Amino acid sequence: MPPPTSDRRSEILEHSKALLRTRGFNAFSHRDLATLVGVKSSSVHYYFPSKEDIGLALMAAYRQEILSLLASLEHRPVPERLEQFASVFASAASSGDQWCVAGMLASDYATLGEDLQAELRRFFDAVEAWLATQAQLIRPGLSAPAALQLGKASMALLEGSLLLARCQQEPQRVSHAAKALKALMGVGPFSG
Amino acid sequence: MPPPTSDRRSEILEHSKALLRTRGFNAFSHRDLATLVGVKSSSVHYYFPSKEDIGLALMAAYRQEILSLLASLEHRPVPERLEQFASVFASAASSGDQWCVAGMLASDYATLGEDLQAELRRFFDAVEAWLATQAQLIRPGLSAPAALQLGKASMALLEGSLLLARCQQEPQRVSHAAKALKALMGVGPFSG
DNA sequence: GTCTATAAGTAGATAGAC
DNA sequence: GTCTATCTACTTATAGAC
Repeated sequence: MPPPTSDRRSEILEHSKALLRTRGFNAFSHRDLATLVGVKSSSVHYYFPSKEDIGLALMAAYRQEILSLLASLEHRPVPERLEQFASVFASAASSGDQWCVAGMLASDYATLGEDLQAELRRFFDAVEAWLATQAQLIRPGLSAPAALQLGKASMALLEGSLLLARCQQEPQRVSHAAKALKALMGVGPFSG
Repeated sequence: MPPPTSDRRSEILEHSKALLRTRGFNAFSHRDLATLVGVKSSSVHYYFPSKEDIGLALMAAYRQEILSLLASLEHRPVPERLEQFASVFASAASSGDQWCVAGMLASDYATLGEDLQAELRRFFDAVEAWLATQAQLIRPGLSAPAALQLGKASMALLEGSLLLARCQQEPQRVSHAAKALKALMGVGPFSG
């Protein structure tokens, strides 16, 4: 296994993240990364033997990043938690031409290896469970299945908004979606 | 220009559509298509000189298909229109491993040529405008900008649901999203 | 009009140099 | 431990055969 804290490795990962988020998993190569950091493409294979390894490393870091954020919101009021969560997507949209790591990988789902597919599913399961919990805190009468559906719809709304914000060059779509998210969560006859 | 009504051309387009929807624009090639229809990859270049041409043909057909559907709903009640529209996405999800043409191309946006990017934007503009019109029919007091925001959020919800339905292997997500769509459209304090 | 031979460049990966 | 020479297969595209 390559050194987990190598500077070069981190540098490659950073570039991988940017390329994944702008172009997609199937539209960048070891060669692109090699050019960016100034080595030969085969050097990149030392740090990441297969392309799947790059995807797995990116997802592991992203999962850590997002779940840490959610954990850090524990002592905030629920509406603020949702705002903070949505702001992660809003800041991704503000970068102009980037989607989020998980959303982009989800779009490339059919071309990923089994391990990466499983990691991606686990990520969405965790985030949607968290959203379901927030929904139940807002509306205590909500059944667990209904809350989970609400969590899934919320995630879909945010991912879709970021996708279209990028395509339509309207970063503000994501913050508008955050408002729609609260509308979905807080009110209306949403029945499981 | 190649013959617009060639059988071979249509056959290639059909396979292109399926490959685009499952794998994405950057994960299939003229070669894949050639194998599927039983010719050499260079033959496919006769019908579609560049890959961008395949994307443009797919979008043109898809745009036609969806806008025709929307037009055909003119004499139906508004809630039924929304159901019919959502059912397009639901049937895409039921195919198991496919996203929709426009959603997938949106995910590959940064790698597309300018013409295809423009075509994609025009498509979403048209559909979202239609959704905004439906929103104003349901809620006559809604301002035009607020209605448009609602249309954009609705589209985001459906695209995101289909993306995640595919990834999480839960086709029913899209029909659940259709319910959430009506909740968004029909009720709640959604303010621009 | 339809299709193929051919080619320049790229993707992903291996074996091995330093 | 770090990196490169090298390889096979693939991608896109052109020129030209039938």
